[in-house]
Amino acid sequence: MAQMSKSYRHGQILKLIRGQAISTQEELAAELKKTGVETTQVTLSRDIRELGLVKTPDGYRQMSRKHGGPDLDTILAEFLQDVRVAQNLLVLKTSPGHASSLAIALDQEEWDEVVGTIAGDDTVLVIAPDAGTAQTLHGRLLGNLGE
Amino acid sequence: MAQMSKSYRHGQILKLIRGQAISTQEELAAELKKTGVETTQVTLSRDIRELGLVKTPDGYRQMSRKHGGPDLDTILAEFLQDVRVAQNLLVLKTSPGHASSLAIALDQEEWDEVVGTIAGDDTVLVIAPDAGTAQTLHGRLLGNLGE
DNA sequence: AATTATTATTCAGCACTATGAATAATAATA
DNA sequence: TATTATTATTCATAGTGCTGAATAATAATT
Repeated sequence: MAQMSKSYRHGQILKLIRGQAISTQEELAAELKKTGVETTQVTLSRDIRELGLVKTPDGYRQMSRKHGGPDLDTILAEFLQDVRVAQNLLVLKTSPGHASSLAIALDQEEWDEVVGTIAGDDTVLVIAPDAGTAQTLHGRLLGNLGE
Repeated sequence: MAQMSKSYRHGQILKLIRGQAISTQEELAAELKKTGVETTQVTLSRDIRELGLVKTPDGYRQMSRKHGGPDLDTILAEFLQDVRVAQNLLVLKTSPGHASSLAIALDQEEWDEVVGTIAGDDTVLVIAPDAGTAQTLHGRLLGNLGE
């Protein structure tokens, strides 16, 4: 049992720092090893930055609500199957069951052009302030895919 | 606008074959080009196999409900953050908003050991027939991660 | 059966992600 | 200030996913 995924490691890091005071990256590496996750200080330095952890007198803590999921580009590439515009709305289609993953990834970008999203099973409704902005969003989403 | 994601291309393929009779992979390539997706017969041959399309007198059709999303290993690697067992239940934690993606990926595997799943925001409840099987599943899920 | 059309597969290459060794930079301690 | 501890960054590498050119295999047509 050598390697675990980055996501799983992040989950275990958060779990550990919530339960105990861990003050150094090597200490964290040792605690992670106990959960079956083997990694080095280098990787943990990166993880800590990605998770937005800060060092307090009580050890590492999560200050922001940084969620640690994949970024929007990754999610778009993996799940987005169609984009249609209807006035100030965009209808995004995903592979079945994956709409909420896409919606949350989009929400977390906090684009000004997105008023809100509603996710179903394979459809995300994206609300834009107006039709023109909806068109802009259409281009932007597909543009992300094309790069 | 050179390349689109595989997922988007799959979405456009399904959309095209639902709307018209397309009988050859080169014809499909030409129609895809009109939607902004440039690709070759080689890639489409692969896509057609992955999507489980069959050739009918009316062109390519989708016969099975093959969903075309990422496979379970990919989803586990990306989203799974913790696994806990409680009797015949497993509680899977994901990064927020991604529980249903994980649940659907698991459902699609159709493991005998999984009676059913319930997905929330960041938690998937997996129901096993008994506590022993729940333990087996625990090992299997983490084993997938470790390979 | 020969030819052409279509599809599937092999091989090569590229891009991207993730990780660790080594080291640089920074912080803490004496 | 010197030393030690801790963290961040650079460089290199491995693995994975994906794609297309070339070609092999198969199917359809003449």
